[in-house]
Order: sequence, then C-alpha cells, then structure tokens
Amino acid sequence: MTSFASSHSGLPIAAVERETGLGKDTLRVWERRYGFPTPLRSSTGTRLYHPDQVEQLKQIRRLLDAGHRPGKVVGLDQATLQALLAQNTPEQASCLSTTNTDETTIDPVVGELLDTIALHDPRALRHRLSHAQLRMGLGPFVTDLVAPLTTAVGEAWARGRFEVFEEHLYTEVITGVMRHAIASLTPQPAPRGPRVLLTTVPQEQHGLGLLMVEALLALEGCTCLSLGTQTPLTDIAKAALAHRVDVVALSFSNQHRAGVVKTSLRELRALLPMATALWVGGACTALYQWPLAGVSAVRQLSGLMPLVERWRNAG
Amino acid sequence: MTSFASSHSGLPIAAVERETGLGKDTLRVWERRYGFPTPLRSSTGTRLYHPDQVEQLKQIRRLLDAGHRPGKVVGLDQATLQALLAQNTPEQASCLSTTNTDETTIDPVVGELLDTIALHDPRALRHRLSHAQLRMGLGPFVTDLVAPLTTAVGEAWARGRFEVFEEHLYTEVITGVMRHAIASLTPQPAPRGPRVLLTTVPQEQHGLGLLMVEALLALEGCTCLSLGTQTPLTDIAKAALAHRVDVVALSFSNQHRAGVVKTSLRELRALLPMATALWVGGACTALYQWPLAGVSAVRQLSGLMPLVERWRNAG
DNA sequence: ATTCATTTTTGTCCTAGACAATTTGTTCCA
DNA sequence: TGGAACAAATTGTCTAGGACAAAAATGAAT
Repeated sequence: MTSFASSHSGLPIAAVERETGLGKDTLRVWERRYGFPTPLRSSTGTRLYHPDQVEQLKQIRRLLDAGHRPGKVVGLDQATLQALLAQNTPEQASCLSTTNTDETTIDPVVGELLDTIALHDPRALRHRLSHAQLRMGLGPFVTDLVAPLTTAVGEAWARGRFEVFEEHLYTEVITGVMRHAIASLTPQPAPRGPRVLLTTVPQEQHGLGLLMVEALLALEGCTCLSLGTQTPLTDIAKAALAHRVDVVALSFSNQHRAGVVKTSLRELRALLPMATALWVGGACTALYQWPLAGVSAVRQLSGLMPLVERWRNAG
Repeated sequence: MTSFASSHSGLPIAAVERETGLGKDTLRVWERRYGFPTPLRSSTGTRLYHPDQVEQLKQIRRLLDAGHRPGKVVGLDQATLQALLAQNTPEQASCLSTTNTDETTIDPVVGELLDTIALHDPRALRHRLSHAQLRMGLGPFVTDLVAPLTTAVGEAWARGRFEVFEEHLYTEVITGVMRHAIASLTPQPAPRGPRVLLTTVPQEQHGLGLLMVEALLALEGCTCLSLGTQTPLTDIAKAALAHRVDVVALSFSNQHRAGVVKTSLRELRALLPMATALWVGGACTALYQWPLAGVSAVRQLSGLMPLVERWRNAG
C-alpha cells in the first residue's frame, strides 16, 4: 500500500487536489494551522506529498462529508481515523428514500445488492437490477430501490467498505438500467404536466439523481429535457429561455460545501425569469437548512408529485 | 446581453473559474501581465468581474482550445475575437473521423443533423439518430456518423455557432442512443478479445468517446467494463487489478492542457502493472505530439481494431 | 426549551515574486 | 533550402503569510 508514488519522491499539490478533491488553498492552510499534512519539498520548495498522507487525506475527506469538523479530525493518526469511519453515524442517511422503514436497518434486498456490487461482476449486477425494475415497475423501482440503494452505496463508501471504483461501476450499471427504462417510456401521449429542464451546476458531477427525477416526472406525464451534468449557470438560463420550460430542476449531492450551493442558487434564481420555477433536491443537507426565496427544495423523491400537482393547479 | 449579473456588481473569481474553466491563478496572472480582465473590486478588495468580460473570457478560451496563444488574444477586443473565431482554422479537426473525405467539406448528413440540433427539438434529434443507427448498423454509425458529428458540434461551438446548452443537449441525446445500442448488444458469446477497462481521468468529463470505444470494442467481442468519467488515478489502478483487465483505455477531449495530460499518463503508467496495456485516444492533440513509453495513442477510431488484433496475436 | 448575540472555526481571496516547461526565434552548418 | 543546436520569450503553476466573511459552536437571557 505504500509504494505507488508518481515516480519516486511524492505527489505534487495539483495531483493531491485531483485525488482527494481538497483544494490547494485548503491543503496549504491545513498545513499551516494543524501541522498536517507535512509534505516533503523539492529542491525548489514545491510540496511533494507522501502517498500514505494522501490516503489519510482521503479518509479525512470522507469524515468531513459525514459531518465531522476539520479541526477535530485533521491532526489524527490513521488508526483513529479508521475507528471513526467504522462507527460513522448514519443519521442523515436515506435522504432520498421514500419508504422510511427504520433509519438504521437496511432493506434486505438492498443489502443483497450491496453484496452483488462487491462481487465485481457488472453483468450479474445489471441483470439483477434490470430484473427488479421489470418486477416492481419503474416508479417503485426508483423510489423504493434505486434511491435507498444509492444512499447505501454512498454510505458504504464513506465507511471505507467500498472503493471509489466500485461506486463508479455501480453508478454506470444503474445508469444504464434507468436510461433503458426511461427510453422505453418516452413515446407518450399529450403532456399532462410542466416542461422541466434537468441538469446540475458545474462541479456537481453526479447525474443519478437527475435520472431518478426524470423517470418519475416522465411517468407523471411531464415533458423532460435533460442537459446532463455540469451546465454553467448562464447556460442553464439560456436553455430555459430557448426551450420555454416551466421548471428548472437541479440535483445536488452531499459533496458540496454549503456556501457554494447557496451562491449558485441565488445567482441562478436571479438569472431566471420569475415565472420559471426552480426545484432542487438531492442528498445535500445545505438545501434544507437554509430555504431560499423562489426555490422549492424537495427533500425526498416523494415530494416531487405534490409539486407537479401544485403546478397543474396553479397553471 | 449585459445585465445578468449575480446580483448587481459582478461575479467573484470562483464563479468565473466555474463559467470559463480558467483557473483562478491564471485569471490573476493575466490581469497582471496583459492588463485583462480588469475586474471591479469589492470594498475589501475581492475581484468582481463584469459579465461582458466573462463572456469575452469564454471566447478567449475557445481560441486557446483552437491553438491560439494567450499573449496574442488576451488583450483583444470583442469584435476582433469574434472575427478570429469566425475564420477559425479547422485544420486539426475530424481527429476521430474514419472516412476522411475532405477536411473542409462537411458530410451532408452531418450538416443536416447540425441543423436539427439547432432546432431545439430533442425528440426529433433522437429519432433521426436512432433511425440512422438502425439503418447503418452500430459500427459504421459510430465511426462514420457519431465521431464526425461530435467533432462538428465541438467545432461549431468553438466558432460560437452553438451555445453550451445546445452541445449538452446533443451529448445527452447521442448518449442515450448509443447506450441503448450497446445494451442491446451485450448478451454475446464467448469473449474473443481483451478485457478492457474504460474511463477518464479526473477533470475530464466528456464520456462520449468512451461510449464510442465501448461500442466498437464490444462489436469486436471484447469484454468492456466502463467506470464512467473522472476516476482518480489510484482507483483506476485498483480497478484494473480487481477486475484483472488486460487493457486500460482512456479518452481525452481537447479541453486539456498538454502538461496535465502528460503528467497524468506518466503517473498512471507507473501505477499499472507492466502487463496491463494503456490505450489512449480522443481529440486531445497533446496525445499525439509527445508519444509516451508504454502508452498506445489511437488517433482515430479506426486505429482501435489493429490494437485489438495485435493483442490477440501477442496474447 | 427557544431565541439572540458573541466567539471560534474554516475556506477562500489577496499580493508579488519565482520557476520550470514549452514554444519561439536565431544562428550555424550541410 | 532544410535541419540541428542553442538562446530568449512565453505561460501556467507554485509559494508565503496575512486578511476576511460566512458558518458553526458557545453562552446568555428570555
């Protein structure tokens, strides 16, 4: 585990930013304030991080995403970090799940699928998920299986049970299954709901939430228009105008700092016409703590239907 | 066009980085060296960029991607930039196209589809593309239509003919069509080629190239395993190990600076076992100017088949 | 137990200089 | 005229330590 350095001496700060997602400024200020990390220096003074410390930084990142504070966890040694990750409180989990059975217990079907993911057999995983979709029907499949499963995968990753590539593989497979289902759905009769533009802001690369929303909205008879992920704010506004949509729907994962989310939403709200509704949702906790004027936050997927209903009545 | 500021005074530097893709450091050093951009300052000295200048920066970014040098284009006024974009030399275009008819002329079918994109009717676009796929067959569809069309779209965007959201919409539609085709292909007989891991490095968010490669490789009987986009280098290595792949295939768009590409490839090559091949391709010109030891660069999609063939003979 | 004000924490931004990797320009030679 | 070798200019990224504003934690008063 120790010797996958870039070449010999360590990783430069840009590589560490890539690997950990922690900004260069943050890495430098942590070093100043907490005395960690402690990179070597090249002959000209540039930082060279030891791979072990990069691994440690990744663990810290997971703890931060789980709600810990930098001051409490940045200095700690690897054993302590591991211990914290193990007893990681899954309190704010299942943000997207509809059927809140019990927060702590895991649906046996979900658990079974988690095991399938760990087997590294994408073909089998795809088959199981596809089968479940056909059996349950698209709506329940999305709300009762995909949403909780995605949350569970993210949580398992945060605890260190899954590697990043295992999460990526899961994302890829479930994306394929859902796109397939949505595609076989599109030739629908006259629209019975708003025209909705779906996308995410720059830096937000998770598109799974968009697919879930698209599936549910399409089932409701809405006209969906997805731009994929990471559309610049001004282009979201331009697209909303060009396509004359009634609603712009954004998805936020919990990898976001609160400040970025708020700033983005305020800016976008200012760019959009007042008549255009702005719906946001996802696992990002910041969305629900500071409600913004003119922005409808949907904490759970089940909250989507009332919004559509309200739009029908208002329109 | 002038008054979509965040609230009133201008965009902070982080927002400009988001919108333009130009790093904060770069923006500051341009201001110091070339006297542009010239943001206002808040009461505490933070930069606030005028939306018009942000628009100008986007144009500059396109020119840089097209091969121009910062010193020559950063100071110029908007009219000159527009003129340069208009007569943008499409010399190194069609990097992915297989049937090089003539560099300057555009396939009439491609041109027709470009017009369809401009109509803002995703349903019609999807229908046309899907129809073409069924008519041509997956292989020719990918090499003779999707690849040139994608290049043409990128080029049209660079010239300012397309907005970002139009490119996003095209990407979304073509992604759906290709995934559908690949999915209906997967239940295949015994593999007749290498196990290939497909992904992109962090910061590289374009996944279209991956899909094209996946389609062609799957047709060749290879076992494909896609991780989607933006996998950290160490996780690419871990996945390659866990899934015992023979080949790691990466795709690079031309939005990358040469230095980043080279660094990433060197690092990844060091992380992977020598027995694991590393194939790279895409529109990124840096790949083909500085060949790297142990890395096979595939300039055009047609170059993929020989690599598979060579692997079969070597293995 | 809630609401409000104060303190700490924390990420981002600032300046201005330095450097290494390219790219360009120049000289020399065949 | 073409190409190789070297010098000069270009350009993105790095460093330092200070500063500040927003978020979170703490404490006080209702």
